[in-house]
Amino acid sequence: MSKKRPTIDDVAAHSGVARTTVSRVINNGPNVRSEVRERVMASVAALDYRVNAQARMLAGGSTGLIALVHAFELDAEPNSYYHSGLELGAMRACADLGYGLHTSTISPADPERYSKIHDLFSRLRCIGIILSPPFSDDVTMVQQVLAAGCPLVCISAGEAVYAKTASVGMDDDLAGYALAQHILTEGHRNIAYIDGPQGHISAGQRLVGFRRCLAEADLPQTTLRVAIGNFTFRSGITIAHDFLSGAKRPSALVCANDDMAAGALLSAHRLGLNIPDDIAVAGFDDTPVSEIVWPPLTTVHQPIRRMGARAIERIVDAANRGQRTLAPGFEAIAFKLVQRASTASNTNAPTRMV
Amino acid sequence: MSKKRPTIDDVAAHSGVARTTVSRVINNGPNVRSEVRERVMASVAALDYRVNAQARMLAGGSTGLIALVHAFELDAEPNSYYHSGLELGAMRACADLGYGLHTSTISPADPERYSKIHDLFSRLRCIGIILSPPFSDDVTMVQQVLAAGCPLVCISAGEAVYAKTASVGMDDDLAGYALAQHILTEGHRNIAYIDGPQGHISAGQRLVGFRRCLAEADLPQTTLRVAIGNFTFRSGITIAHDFLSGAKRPSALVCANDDMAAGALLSAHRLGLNIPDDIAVAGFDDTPVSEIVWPPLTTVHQPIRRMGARAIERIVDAANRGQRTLAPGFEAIAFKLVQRASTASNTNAPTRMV
DNA sequence: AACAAAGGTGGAAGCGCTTCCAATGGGCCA
DNA sequence: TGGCCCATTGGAAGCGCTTCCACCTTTGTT
Repeated sequence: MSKKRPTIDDVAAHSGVARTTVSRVINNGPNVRSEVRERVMASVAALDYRVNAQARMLAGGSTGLIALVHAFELDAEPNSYYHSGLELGAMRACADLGYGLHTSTISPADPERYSKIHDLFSRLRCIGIILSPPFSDDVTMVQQVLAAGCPLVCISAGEAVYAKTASVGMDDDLAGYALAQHILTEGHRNIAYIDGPQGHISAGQRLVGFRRCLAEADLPQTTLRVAIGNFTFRSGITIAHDFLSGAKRPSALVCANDDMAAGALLSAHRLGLNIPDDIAVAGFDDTPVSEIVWPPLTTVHQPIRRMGARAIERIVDAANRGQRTLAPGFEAIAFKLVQRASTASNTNAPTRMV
Repeated sequence: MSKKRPTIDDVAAHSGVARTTVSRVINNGPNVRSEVRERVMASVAALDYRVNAQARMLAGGSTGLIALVHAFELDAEPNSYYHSGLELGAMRACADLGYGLHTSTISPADPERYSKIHDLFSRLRCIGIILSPPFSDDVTMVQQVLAAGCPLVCISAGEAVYAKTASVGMDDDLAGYALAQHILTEGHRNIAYIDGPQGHISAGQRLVGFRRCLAEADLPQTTLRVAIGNFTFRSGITIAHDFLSGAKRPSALVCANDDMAAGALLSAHRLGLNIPDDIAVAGFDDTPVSEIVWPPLTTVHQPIRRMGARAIERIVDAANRGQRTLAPGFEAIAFKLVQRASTASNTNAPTRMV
């Protein structure tokens, strides 16, 4: 049953060539007569031989492994849609390029977090690390990785980080601008905005872009009222309630992510408001909730998978050139404004839930 | 900058002992004077030495890696909540037990899927594999893995599989029973049920348990009307619409997962029905949507993380005993019925959206 | 006090693979 | 025909680590 696995020497013996030649064949090396090549391949098949990845690495020097690191708080639900999307994009790219992906999850509160990250490089010997938010904006962590000489790509990092290493993400500022443009086009002039938690870089950029658009349209800054949420459904409910039940109800409510927008939708429903006629609502990210709520949510599609894939490509690219450091800077991945019924008054879909 | 990494020999030289001794120290082996141990540790720290995982494996024989395999269809969204939960539970358990987790995603349509799975064992040399649905019910795949002599745990597998190897999951039959009991307790006697796709084992079990409860309550089989959905939000909408707008409207509608239940909620709202007074709705899984919809959904909490953790524990356990095969059988992880406003008429929360 | 049984330490042999380098044999040029 | 270049192939040296064994100290035992 579990007789020892065949090694490269077994294959060599079986096909009557030297180990070196077998190695050439399985690595598609040059200088092997096709007759010999076929003979070796036959032996490989006959013996059901598979290379030992560890041995190959030890001898060859590279693991061909890229590490993707997620943050995860014990008490909070992970943002699974975001993480999965990133992972999926990265995994596909790895498969295409012949690399392996190593995913790990580290708690931002873990006192050993820096050491764990470092181990990815020093023990696992991955050829590069990808940090997702919020680690991607943890300057200390970034510096640790960089100091170790490990190629690093940070997802959606802010300037402090992308000044040091490569970052890929969507252009949040532009996304905010695009959404504002849409809102303005729909005729809204009394707008409320639920921002993300203070210090959240992407959220900040979205609002900056949003404001810029308003400014360019010569609208007084007072047109926009801003409150601070924490990205949760629940915070969307309460903050939206305040906006919608207060004086001077806005005609449009924009939220820094879809979950809060879903909460806003709920508050609007509770108050008996028509969406989007009484109040238009929009979010960011295009997560699955945006299609599950009623009415479906206008939002900005964040190209998560593409971001994961690009991160891998950047690392592989650097590896191929033998670079140990990636060119600093932010690489923007194209986003897309997704117009749905929550803002589009001309949609023929039902606009009110009851 | 990138001077070569220190090896065990460097540490040995630095602390003036033999390589063997250093190995003993870093592996917490016996037979080292504490004075020497400390000296070596100091060298390790001074040189910032880290073991090379690959080399250790090559020499030592075990990678300490466990592979978790997800299925993923290109066109469909991954069920990210499920996968992340599993992964998280598994990762935590791995961290606790000192093992590494290797996640990979394979398309069920990939012609090389069997070979890719096999590679996890034969090339990567993982010490065990965890298969998540739907792979966990793919008998061919299971047999492949088993034939290779690789310890295997299947998540929520059906009998055909758990007769061959270990499976962990929640007891879907019992979960269905529990939910039926709740529905009955709430006084419903005219019940509709949206089942999962035909052949889906968990869904099938849920319905079996549900029916059993009804039978034990001496309710005629005609009490329950069943339709077949495909687990999507959209299928929930359409099927629920048929039930709710047809003759003899049921007073309770149970769906085989939360997404369909969310769709059902939507249909009910569109028809102007009160929830739960006109129609009670319940789902399965306790995914995030169940809290985001209105009213919040009564559902059965599936202990996904625990399942992932148990799967790891089983494999590690087997590894420790030197077993290459896990005891076949289904290990049930405790679930929990979560009562929310979508069925509980006595809840004081608002029960209608407008 | 003499001897055995631990306790501590170093030497050396691989684990399975890649890769540098030397060796072989033809084909080609002048 | 002699010399040279190149396509093929094999030999051998490690990659960094664990581990079996042999060797030398210490202890503990009658």
